[in-house]
Amino acid sequence: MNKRSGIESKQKIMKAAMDVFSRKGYAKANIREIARIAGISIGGVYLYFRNKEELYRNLINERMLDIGNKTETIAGKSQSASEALSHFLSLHVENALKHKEFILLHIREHGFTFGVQEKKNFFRKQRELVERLIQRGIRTGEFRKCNADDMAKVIMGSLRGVILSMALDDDVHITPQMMNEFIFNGLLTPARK
Amino acid sequence: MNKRSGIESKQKIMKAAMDVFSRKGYAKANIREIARIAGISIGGVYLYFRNKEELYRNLINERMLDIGNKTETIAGKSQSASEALSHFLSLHVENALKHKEFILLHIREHGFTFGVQEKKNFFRKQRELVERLIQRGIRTGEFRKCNADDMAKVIMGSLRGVILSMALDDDVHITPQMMNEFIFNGLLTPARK
Amino acid sequence: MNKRSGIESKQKIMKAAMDVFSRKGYAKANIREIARIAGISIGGVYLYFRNKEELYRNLINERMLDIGNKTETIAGKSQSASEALSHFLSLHVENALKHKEFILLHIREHGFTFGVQEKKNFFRKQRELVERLIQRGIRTGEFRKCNADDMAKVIMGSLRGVILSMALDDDVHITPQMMNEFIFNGLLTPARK
Amino acid sequence: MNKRSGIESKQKIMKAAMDVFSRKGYAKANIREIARIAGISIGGVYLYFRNKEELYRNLINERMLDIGNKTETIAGKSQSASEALSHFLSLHVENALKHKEFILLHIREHGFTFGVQEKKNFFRKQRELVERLIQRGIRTGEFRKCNADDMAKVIMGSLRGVILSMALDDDVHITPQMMNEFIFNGLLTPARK
DNA sequence: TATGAATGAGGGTTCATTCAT
DNA sequence: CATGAATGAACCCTCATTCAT
Repeated sequence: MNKRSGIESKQKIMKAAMDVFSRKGYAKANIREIARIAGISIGGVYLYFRNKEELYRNLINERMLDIGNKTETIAGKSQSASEALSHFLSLHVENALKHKEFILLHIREHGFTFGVQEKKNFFRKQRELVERLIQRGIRTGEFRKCNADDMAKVIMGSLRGVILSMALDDDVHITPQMMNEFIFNGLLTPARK
Repeated sequence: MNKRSGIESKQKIMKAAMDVFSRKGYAKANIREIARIAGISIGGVYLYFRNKEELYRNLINERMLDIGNKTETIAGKSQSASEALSHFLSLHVENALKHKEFILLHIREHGFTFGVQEKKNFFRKQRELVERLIQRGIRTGEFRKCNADDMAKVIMGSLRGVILSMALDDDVHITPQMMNEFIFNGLLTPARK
Repeated sequence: MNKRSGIESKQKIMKAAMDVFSRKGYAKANIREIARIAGISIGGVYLYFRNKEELYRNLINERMLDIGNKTETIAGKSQSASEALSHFLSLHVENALKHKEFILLHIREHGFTFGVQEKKNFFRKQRELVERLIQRGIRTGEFRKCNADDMAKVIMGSLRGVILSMALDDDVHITPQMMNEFIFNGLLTPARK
Repeated sequence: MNKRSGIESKQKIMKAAMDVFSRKGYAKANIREIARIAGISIGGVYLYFRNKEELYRNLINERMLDIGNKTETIAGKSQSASEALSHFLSLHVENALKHKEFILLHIREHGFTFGVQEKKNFFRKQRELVERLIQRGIRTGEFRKCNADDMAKVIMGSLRGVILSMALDDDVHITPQMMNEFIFNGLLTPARK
């Protein structure tokens, strides 16, 4: 029956929930464990979140908001397109390294029955950002002429997969540099192109 | 009380399980439904699979074996490295299109507490295959000089993400061609390189 | 894991449910206790009834059907109106004595949020039956002229209350004869009327 | 942190409790809502009532006391027995109309495991009052000779049922007059008696 | 007096698994 | 081989009650 500030408790719960959801996935995660790890009673969890679903949504939304805000500023800064894209990729990869578990959750549970729309919107926005960067790069001559729409899809997919690999396979470490080199240069020798 | 060959029943169950697991994910899938769809009694399922987990493992392994076999032959065939890699990627992407739901399951539940080792082995083998192809390409001069190990990691990650995107986002359609162009050429204009 | 015929189990559950609902009322009754008394596992209850509510409904409906059938035949038999009404009242009072606990439940939980319509219909039908009997009695001169509709309402109310009293107050024993005398004769002395 | 007189707070709580208990019944009523409606904190409720049960008991007792006081005076006034009984019935029926929801609660939850004794005593006292009125009526020749004890039981039962019907069935409206006519005259034609 | 965050037992329900037939 | 009724642990969630402030 310790008194705590409400905010403190809420954050403890979210931290614990992040942990448990990440390890077990949504369906297998259980409130008892989240409460135990948070050092809160079961009922205490329901003081801050109406139910399991809302707790999950809160987690997802908080993180999407955070990343969304960071990437939004990239396009605005006056950089070359390749610098901007490089920055964008680094931001995502580094974020993935930092929040390994969450990112895993974020990607794995993407197919869920709720919160889907918010997530799709988030991914679409990120993809559109990449698309605009590519178009700028083509205009400035930095990038070769290609279908920006298609390319954005492939790049976003690749990014997702790379992050997933890093989170899932502990023997796979991918640096932003590796990602950049791959995306910018491709495999073929320049002569051949 | 119908008599069936054991094999026939086992396959019915696996087919039904694939369906249910794909639609609901591992945790939410339930044996009753699998049995019903298979046209088998609940107890019957346990005649062929010790428990839910083993049923799931069997499904995963069957699929990994299938793809593993197909990709294995690619390297053997006398093709150029780029043709072989292109073939490899197409094979995965087309397979993903064909078994969309399963692939989704495969990736989504990849973080599970069981079956992880088999999956890691599978992915490692596929990655090594890609690595060997890249090394061959570098030797023959097809590919520019790069760290084959790193490149293989990124490519396998990208592949995974592209497949995931196709499965999750219904507005994202990625063809093998798009994938190829991206991987081989990169974004930069040849002149710049 | 004893094998039982489904019907046997279902009846055991309904008997136990009748007991527990009667003693505790709907809200305080709990499935665990019903299962224990029925000698069935918790899950077993859900094999026969989708949920607590349906179990309750089944109980109510079964009993209403039973009484409804019995009273229905009364009007059909060629008796004098007073005999028929006497019979009707006896039937209800005796039924109440026999199924004391259930009747209690029946009356007490009448105000519930579900199953209300069925119960209201049941009571309305019973009241209409009484009304017809009174009208017949007035036609034949057995009963004094009075508003049959009003009288039926009061009689049904009285019946309900008498039954309730018998069920709740163990020091109140009311025989069908007492009920009859009261309803037919009233309190006033004949001379005064 | 508002300061209030203890009595004021206690009455606010009882008013709110009456409201909530009436609407939801004992088991489903919850302290949080009672506190909210009373404009008092949850803990505040426990300053005045040891627990939910005691709050409920207080409510019941308050009401029983009120009606008990009113009916007590009836016998004392020098009226004819029939006038007194008529008055008694009217008082109960009108009270029921006024406190419909509470009466409903009163009757519905009467079978509870606590507060039973007080209620039984109340009903017994009321019944004894009726019994004395009937005995007086028989002595004065107003009422026909009958078993006053039995008759009192039936009349109190009827009263209870009539009140219950009014509370539960919105299509049943019973006036004190209807009740009176029924109880005094009965159904049979005077000639027949 | 008064607050309301915190507690945790206990509720309804689900479902993987067993086993008598 | 095959069945499906039965089991019971474990899930999510509610709410009467407590107590540090």
